[in-house]
Amino acid sequence: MSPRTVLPLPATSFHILLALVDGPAHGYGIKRVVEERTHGRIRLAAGTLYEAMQRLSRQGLIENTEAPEEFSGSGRVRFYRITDTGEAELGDELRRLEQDVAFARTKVPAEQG
Amino acid sequence: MSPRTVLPLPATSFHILLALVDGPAHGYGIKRVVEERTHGRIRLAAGTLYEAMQRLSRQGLIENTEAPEEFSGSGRVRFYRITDTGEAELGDELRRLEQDVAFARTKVPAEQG
DNA sequence: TTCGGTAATATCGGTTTCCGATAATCAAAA
DNA sequence: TTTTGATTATCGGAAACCGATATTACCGAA
Repeated sequence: MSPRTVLPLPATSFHILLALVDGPAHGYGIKRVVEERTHGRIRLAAGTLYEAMQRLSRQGLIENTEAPEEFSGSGRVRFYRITDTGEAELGDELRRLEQDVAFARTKVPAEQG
Repeated sequence: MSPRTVLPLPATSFHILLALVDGPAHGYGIKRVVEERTHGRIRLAAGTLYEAMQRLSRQGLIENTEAPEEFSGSGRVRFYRITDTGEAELGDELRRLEQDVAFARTKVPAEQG
């Protein structure tokens, strides 16, 4: 099997894909979720966020889906879900990161808490 | 204590710093080491590499050091070592990556090998 | 009702980072 | 000698990131 990886996956894209594993969401929601769960560490500036999502769409890693009813009234909210390809890419990237992090930890001593 | 982190640390810089934990090295050597240990996964194109190292120097995360004798004859080889600040940054970034990877793994099932 | 804040998407200009190509220099090998 | 490998550097362009701004909509407070 040839590696299915299309591209180097930027960190921003990794976090967007990860947020979508829980189910469809819209851009602004992803921004909030990622910011919360990293305690503000990862911010996803608006420009970065929406451009990254357009990119991911173009690459077929995420795709549009219809908004749930509780959002039907409110303006032009765009919901996205992760595709099978996107899940595969996310899994691949996660495995790579795990390898790098594990190796790095053999070189860098953990600090005393 | 306020976080000492200066900047977001790009992936390339992370790998360069990591390679320097084993001791001083020159750019081309780092390129080879990283490429080997990732089995060709991370390539470090020449432009990326040397510009990243100039950046890291400017930021005080690495610094020039003299080449060992076995390199004294051979041209203009530049050796670098990681600074204390660099080690601290590397440790910080590694901790962040570990957090992200661990969280991601709770969401993404490991593939059957 | 007006005002301000939050939600939500989009785009623009500018900066940073990344990449591949090219070039220059030197040594060793063929 | 020609070639090959090692090594650093720079350049132009592409990709990614950022903050600001604009727009639209809703909601709660004044």
